[in-house]
Amino acid sequence: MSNKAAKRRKQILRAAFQAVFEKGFDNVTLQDIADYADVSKGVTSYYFQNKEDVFCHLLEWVTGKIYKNEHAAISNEHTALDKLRAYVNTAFASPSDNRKFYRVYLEFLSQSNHNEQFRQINDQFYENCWSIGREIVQLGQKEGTFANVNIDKASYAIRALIDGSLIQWLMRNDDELHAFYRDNCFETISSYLTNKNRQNSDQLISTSYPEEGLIL
Amino acid sequence: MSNKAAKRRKQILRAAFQAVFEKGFDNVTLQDIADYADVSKGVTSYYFQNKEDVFCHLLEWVTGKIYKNEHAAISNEHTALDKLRAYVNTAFASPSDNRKFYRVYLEFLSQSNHNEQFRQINDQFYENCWSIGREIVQLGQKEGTFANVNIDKASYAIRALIDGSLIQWLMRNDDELHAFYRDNCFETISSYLTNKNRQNSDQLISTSYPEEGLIL
Amino acid sequence: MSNKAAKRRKQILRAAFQAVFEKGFDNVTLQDIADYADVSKGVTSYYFQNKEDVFCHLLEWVTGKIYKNEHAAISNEHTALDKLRAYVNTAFASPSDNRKFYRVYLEFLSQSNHNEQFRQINDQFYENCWSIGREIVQLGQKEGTFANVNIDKASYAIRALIDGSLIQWLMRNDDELHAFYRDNCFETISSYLTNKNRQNSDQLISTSYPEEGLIL
Amino acid sequence: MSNKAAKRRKQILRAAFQAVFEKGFDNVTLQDIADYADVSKGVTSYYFQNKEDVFCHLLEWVTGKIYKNEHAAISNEHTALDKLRAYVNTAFASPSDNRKFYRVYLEFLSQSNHNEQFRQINDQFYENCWSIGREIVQLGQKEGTFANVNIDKASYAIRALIDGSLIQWLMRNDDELHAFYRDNCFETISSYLTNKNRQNSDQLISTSYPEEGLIL
DNA sequence: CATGAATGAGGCTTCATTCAT
DNA sequence: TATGAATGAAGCCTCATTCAT
Repeated sequence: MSNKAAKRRKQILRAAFQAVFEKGFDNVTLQDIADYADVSKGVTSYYFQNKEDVFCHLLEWVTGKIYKNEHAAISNEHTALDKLRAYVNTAFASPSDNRKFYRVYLEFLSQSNHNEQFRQINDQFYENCWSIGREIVQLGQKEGTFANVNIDKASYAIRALIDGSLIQWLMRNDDELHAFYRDNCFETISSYLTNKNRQNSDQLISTSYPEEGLIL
Repeated sequence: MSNKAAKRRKQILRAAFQAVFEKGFDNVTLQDIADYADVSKGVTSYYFQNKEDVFCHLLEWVTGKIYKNEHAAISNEHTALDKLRAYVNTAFASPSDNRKFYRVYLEFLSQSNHNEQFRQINDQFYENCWSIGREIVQLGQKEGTFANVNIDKASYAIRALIDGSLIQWLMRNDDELHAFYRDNCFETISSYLTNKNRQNSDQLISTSYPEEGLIL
Repeated sequence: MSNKAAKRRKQILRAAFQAVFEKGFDNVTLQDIADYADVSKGVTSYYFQNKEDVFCHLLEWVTGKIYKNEHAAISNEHTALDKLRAYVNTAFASPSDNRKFYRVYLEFLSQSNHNEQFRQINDQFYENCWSIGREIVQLGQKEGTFANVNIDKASYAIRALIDGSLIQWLMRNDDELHAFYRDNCFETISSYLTNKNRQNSDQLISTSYPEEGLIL
Repeated sequence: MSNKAAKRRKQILRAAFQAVFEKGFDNVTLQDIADYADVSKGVTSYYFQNKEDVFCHLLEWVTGKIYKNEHAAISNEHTALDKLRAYVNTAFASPSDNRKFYRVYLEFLSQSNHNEQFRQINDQFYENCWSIGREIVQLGQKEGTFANVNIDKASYAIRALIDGSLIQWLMRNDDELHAFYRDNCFETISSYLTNKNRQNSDQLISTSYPEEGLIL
């Protein structure tokens, strides 16, 4: 792909991101994207197979960006707690950035349930996020700072709390709460990771679920 | 509204739920809903103002149902930890129920960013969920089981972890992991709530964010 | 038809008239008519074959009413000029009445071009109106008040001017102009009828028209 | 707007005119227009905001055309009576043209009562028509040919009689009567304008109307 | 007689995609 | 490469009509 083509594609992806952010995944038209990119309507079709192709590349690009940013942040720190703090702080970059990313990310998560490609891209993103968590927990345990939790479980929980917190913050639509959620997220994780008095139960209790459709 | 009308509306909401679950919010047509409800095309428009009205009532109904179910579950228990366990277990009702609800719920969360009514209904749902969390934490602190965490913060974090865990579980699309996520969620919360060695920092550090748009 | 049925039909026609007046012919729904008549939706279909049938009877009823009213008015007068004045004054009954009638009448005239039944009903209305004109002109000529114009031509022109004036008045949408148009209409007609210095040319000049579609 | 676009729009307007003429305003579908224009269904929406926008432009175009034609006709004549004759003859262009225009025009007049834009376009058309009448009457009075009637009143009456006559002719649906109506219209107007024995009553008699709804 | 629930046809509109220029 | 005109599929919604109660 020529250099110019790559530039055009990036230009279109940025426009698509902005369009999804402002209008929502299913309300975005190719015309919208063209408008935001300041190009004509045919260009998008020229550089991407179709609309879905645009969104696949968009999801890939944006989750990759998020991961790289978070990864870079923890690389600059040396203790587990500092890395954890850096991880959370970077995940909670700013109200503006978080609103942009999580709005769009939520749209993609919804779509993933009906779109295998989106799901795979998100799987990769999850893997990346978990690897950050694992690195931090591993270091913390080596340091003796953290309790002896299962590393995978901890990394899942860390990302779950980060995502869950930012989604909750997003839905509350109040920028003032951003730092509050960020700090609460960090405190909750660190408190959990440093609790050495846990009654560890790694064994999985086999569960029998009630019949289907009990609730809804 | 007559009894029969109420029944019809419920029938349509169930159909809409199923339709959103299977096809995704924006792919659902009124014809789909009619098909799932086994009625003719015009019926949905007869009982609801328009498509959006259907979805508003659907969101209200389904989140109400979830809340009532969770609320009932903790009412049957008496210690804080039992209530917490009941809360988490009920939130993680079953793979089938969770997949149904969270797929649909994710769609609504996405839409909420562009739909004030959805947002308000979700606000109410959040309030309800937090009230459950508050009740549990308060009891745990009275019992001396839980550490002296800020009750609101804890209730936010509890719901964030539940939602975050179930969303992550949903995206991984592996029913086998359901019990694992459920138990991990419970352990993480209880470990966090029972850690009495925390360095509590309720003060909010004023934060200066970097310029807008640094990352994306 | 039973007395009650006749009453119901009249009730529906009144409602239909009001509905057409307010919403326009093609925007009127059977539900509208039912609402104005304060009956349920099925009633209209019960008393009339279908929507068009309602409108046929409505047109018949309303033009009949207008004619009877005008006919009665001139019967009370004895000189040609008094009759003419009465005719015009009754045709220009009041801003409110004229607005109601001519709005609805215009709708019917439009429809008549695509609806043979409407056309026939209007033909009858025209006949009735012309007969009034003829009666007045005949008397005026017997009195010596009016010039020796062709009676048919005069009666056509009289009605054309009345309708043309009231339509123009209606379109200008200014009640203040009502008396002005009424008086202007009367003066124009009487001036025309009393002009005895005309160069009468009853012979019809055969006309050759340009090819079709020259203008539009 | 490019030249080609303007051509396309004109093409669509012609098609819309034909469609309204044949099917009536409210029976015309965008598909009809597309069919008459021999283009695909989406084209009309491409060149006009929506259906109403098409009709607004259509009304503007067609009334403008009629006015220009009439205005050109009287410019070629030099005496008041010749101009008047030209005015009437041009207004009564031909059975075919008149049927086309007045059918469509009637539809628009009906709609105007529920559509402010149509009303405004017709207001402009009226102004234009009246200006023709005023020019003729003014000249006739300067010449001494016409009586000393109020110029505005005369110009209103002239157009009212032209429109009223052509509507009556249209409703009678008999092309043979066209020349008859045309000549009767001219004779009536000229007879009225040349009657110098009128009892002029420019003063407006204040009128008290009966209560509302007496008749209908 | 009267009601109003239910049906399903049909119109307006939006928009992804194609393709001639 | 880039444009934007053109196509036509598809969805929402309205509503005349039917019919069981």
